[in-house]
Amino acid sequence: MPELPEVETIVRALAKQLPGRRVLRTSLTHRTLYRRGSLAMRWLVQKTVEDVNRVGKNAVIWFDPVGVMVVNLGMTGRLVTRRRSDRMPPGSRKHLHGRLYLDGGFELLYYDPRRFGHFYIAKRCDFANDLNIGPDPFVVGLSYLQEALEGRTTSIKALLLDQRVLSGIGNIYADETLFHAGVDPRTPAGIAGKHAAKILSSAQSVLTSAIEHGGSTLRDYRRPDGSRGNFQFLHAVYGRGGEMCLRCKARVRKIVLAGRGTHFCPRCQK
DNA sequence: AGCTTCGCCTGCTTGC
DNA sequence: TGCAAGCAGGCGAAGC
Repeated sequence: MPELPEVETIVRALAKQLPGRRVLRTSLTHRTLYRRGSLAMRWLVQKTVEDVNRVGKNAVIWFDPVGVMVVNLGMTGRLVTRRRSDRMPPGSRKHLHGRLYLDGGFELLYYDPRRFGHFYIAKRCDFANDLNIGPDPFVVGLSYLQEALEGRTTSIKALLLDQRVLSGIGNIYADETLFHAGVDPRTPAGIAGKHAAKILSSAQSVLTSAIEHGGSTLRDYRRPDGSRGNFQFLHAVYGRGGEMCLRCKARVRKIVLAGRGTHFCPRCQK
């Protein structure tokens, strides 16, 4: 599922391919893919891509002169670039839900088997306050996180998943972060506050390493050229319930916490 | 306001 | 082998 490292990998690839290309035509199969308040994708026709970057788990495509398109990939969304003269990627037509036809024979395709993803298209001036998410884990200071944790009774894992607190961390990287920080995911956030420095530095190092490895491909995630990420081979706890902890050889536990499958080492994480 | 639960979706896995 | 139930989860809405 695309979290910060996967989206970062995607936008870096798109930023090399899309800027300068003009939208000729668009298509979208389900209106339900629009996030509330979105303009129709058609509004982007004749606008030119200026830049592509990431805000939290969202890929953001900026258009000249005034447009912006936010793509939230949900769990199974994929952005794929191709030349129209090339063959379509095999076997995936059924889940092709969005399409930006660009000049120069290029196009941007959106695949999403589960259709949990969302598009949000707006004028730039309307966009600024619409994305209700907190700061990026790479730019916050320790004092910000300490204040965010203070007095909170919910679990530290639930808090790390809350995009209004920090944007970009999802289930995989929450579990990996807490393993490297040595903090039990069930710890109330307020109590975990004394480990805030370790949690923040672990989040940053886990996310950095994941970006360097092109993200984690469990099932659906692919880079825009179709290649897989490699960070899944470096997961310490995520997806390893019942297996041996790589550090202490205790058995990795899997529980449900905050409604999510949660993996941790009961010996390394207190 | 803070916290939890639910519904949206489909494909894969599990159990009978 | 085939079918049904269970499970996965980001996010927004609804409920407590």
